[in-house]
Amino acid sequence: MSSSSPTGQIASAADIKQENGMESASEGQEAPREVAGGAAAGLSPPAPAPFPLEPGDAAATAARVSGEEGAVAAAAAAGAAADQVQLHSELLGRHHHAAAAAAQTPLAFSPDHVACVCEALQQGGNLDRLARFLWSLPQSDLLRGNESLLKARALVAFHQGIYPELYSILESHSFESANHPLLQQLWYKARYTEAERARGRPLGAVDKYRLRRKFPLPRTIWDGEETVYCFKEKSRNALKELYKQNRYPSPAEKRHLAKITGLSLTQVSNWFKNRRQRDRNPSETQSKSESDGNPSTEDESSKGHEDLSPHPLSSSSDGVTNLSLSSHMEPVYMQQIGNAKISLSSSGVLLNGSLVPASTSPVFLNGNSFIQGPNGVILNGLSVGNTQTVSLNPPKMASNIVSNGISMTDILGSTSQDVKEFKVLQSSSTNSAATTSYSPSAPVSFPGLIPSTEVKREGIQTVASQDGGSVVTFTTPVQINQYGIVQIPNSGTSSQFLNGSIGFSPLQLPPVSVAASQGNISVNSSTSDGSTFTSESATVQQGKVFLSSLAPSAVVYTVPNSGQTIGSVKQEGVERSLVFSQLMPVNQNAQVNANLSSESISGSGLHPLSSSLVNVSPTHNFSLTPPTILNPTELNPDIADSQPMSAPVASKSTVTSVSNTNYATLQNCSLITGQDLLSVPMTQAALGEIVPTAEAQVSHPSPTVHQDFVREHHLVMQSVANIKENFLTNSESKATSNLMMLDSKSKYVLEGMVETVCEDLETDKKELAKLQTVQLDEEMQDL
DNA sequence: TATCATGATTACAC
DNA sequence: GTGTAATCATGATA
Repeated sequence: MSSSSPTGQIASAADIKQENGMESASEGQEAPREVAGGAAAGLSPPAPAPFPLEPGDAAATAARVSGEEGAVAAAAAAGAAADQVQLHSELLGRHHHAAAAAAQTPLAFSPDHVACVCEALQQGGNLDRLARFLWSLPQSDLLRGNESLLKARALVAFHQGIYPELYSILESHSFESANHPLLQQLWYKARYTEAERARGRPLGAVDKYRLRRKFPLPRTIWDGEETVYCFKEKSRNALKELYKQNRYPSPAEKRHLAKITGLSLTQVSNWFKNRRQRDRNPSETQSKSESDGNPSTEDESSKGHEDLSPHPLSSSSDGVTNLSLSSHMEPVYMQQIGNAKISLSSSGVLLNGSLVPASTSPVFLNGNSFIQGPNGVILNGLSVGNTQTVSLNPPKMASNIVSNGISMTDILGSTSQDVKEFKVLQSSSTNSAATTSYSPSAPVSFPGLIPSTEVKREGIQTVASQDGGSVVTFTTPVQINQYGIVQIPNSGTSSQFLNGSIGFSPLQLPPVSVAASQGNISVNSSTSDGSTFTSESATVQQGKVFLSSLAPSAVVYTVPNSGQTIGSVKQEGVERSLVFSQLMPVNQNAQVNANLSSESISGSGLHPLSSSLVNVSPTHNFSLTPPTILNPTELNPDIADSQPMSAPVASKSTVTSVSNTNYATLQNCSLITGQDLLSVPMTQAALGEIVPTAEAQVSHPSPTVHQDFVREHHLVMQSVANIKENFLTNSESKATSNLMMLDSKSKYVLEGMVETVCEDLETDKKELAKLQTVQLDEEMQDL
């Protein structure tokens, strides 16, 4: 089994002894952890000790954690864990005790922070560390029910061979569909492993088949979608759909299909080849199969023992490292940092025709960048957290990324049918005033694959604010034209195309007096030149819009200041109906007004440090063609003719963060205050193929623009310097401010984030922040 | 285009 | 419930 496991970490689970008492402890959801503060539930040892507050205790903790692996390993792990836990103790323990005393000091790690760390550790495959991390967590109700945490617990349980615990976790919580592949594989592999151990021999295909029949996936981790081999049913349907129309798709069509289905181009091509072949001569195929003595088949039983993987990972022809716990039902391509390709999952997300991964992490969209992170979604600056829900009708949508409330999957999927309802529902999560919400509760479907079909969304959905929360409202019918552009009829000239395809009015936030709760953001289709993005609440006090429930996600928002209408984004081909094109445009009055500091709100002026995280691009229309995003060469001459972008006034820092790096810098959680810079890099790599728009829309730069760009860049750098300068003094008092800096590769930056948070816990908080800032600085300079 | 490779499934015997 | 052979189904490859 171990050799066939998608990940060595998981594979090693089989080698981990399942000691007595572990299973019993696994059921301990409550009591055993009270003392140990083990959010890792059953992962706590039978006799948990108090949370380690001292290095010695940390070592003991590590020894307990790794105790199953023997004294030697435990000792070794203890030494490593001691360092790890030390700072953790400083961060957590201090707050833990302080909170216990008077709750005066905020937790260093909020549940979302913990989720971030868990996600990163999971994706990094460092389950041992994840186990230690979980165990070191304090008992807190805040951490309960967190899906990332539950998933992490499940992983660790599997890793440690505590299968009852695993089953319990998987069955007790309805996981997001994005997590299903991973959890499904955990489920099956655990079953297989158990059976293998019971029988003392590897399982054959039939054995596994029987086990799957015997232990069907719980609906908590299965959306009911059948999968045959590695191709999901939806992918097959998409392929069949196109096959009906054209047995010989063009390369472009194949690419498009590959994006939609999450399959590689080779797979798509092979599928068509096989399909044509078998359609041509089905009898031959059948007779061949019947007459097939098939020695290989006969040998299969013996071969099968070699490969115990219940569901071999589809060999990725695209070179993507498949390091995830890929489900047999659904290959999940996990990308590591540095890999230029985005991870793809068949349950991924469609963005402008590109499939982007749903994975286990939500997705961030910030106007131009596709950013995926662990805690929520940033859609054109509206951060969507885990607790939020974007309700879309028809309801069957999962793992969809909703940009401005429009599911890209839905867009593509909605071919000729009218979408009666379209709304962005403001979630009223208990712990936050959510904004745009996102509900990955149903599978993605790709029924049509006719993106050029006009789709009318007739239903006008004005979603009332719930509990005073923010509302994203479309007050007019939304149409999707042949170019996949969502048009808001009455948005007038202020309509902004977000992500290149979505017509959306500027984000407009009323003065603070209107805002009633944290993070309230009112988005409507009304026109507004020089749109402002105003919010209030403590989360805004550091000059940023923080949706409290979204922690640790910082809000990346694009604030267009243009009243101009962006022309339709032409598509090069049908398959490119949705082009992830330009940033939010900023016209000649390009100063970004995003004064979100508390001072500003109170009318006392802008805080000098109120760095507004604004994604600004001095362009109106250009395609994001890597690696030249935000490169002056891509700037539109319209801008060149315009007044140069005015520099932000000194009282505020308009941070335009641009990065074309393939990795993201994740300024993690509490370690980064709300004053810190948000990196909003290009998204090209993450999006895969970005198709240039019409030539007319891609123009050459002008010196003026270039200068402006440089100037803006200068300002950015200055802002960075300010951040660095003020970080230390502000970070402590702003521990509750959560900011995550993510770029297009942010998903994989999570790993880096956690590496910062967990792996290098010996690095103290300030040093870490410095390092991160320096890194960011370097990235900026690389531009 | 033919073929291979292999997982999935069925059927039968014990 | 388990073991095994036969067959089917399908993705990949020469």
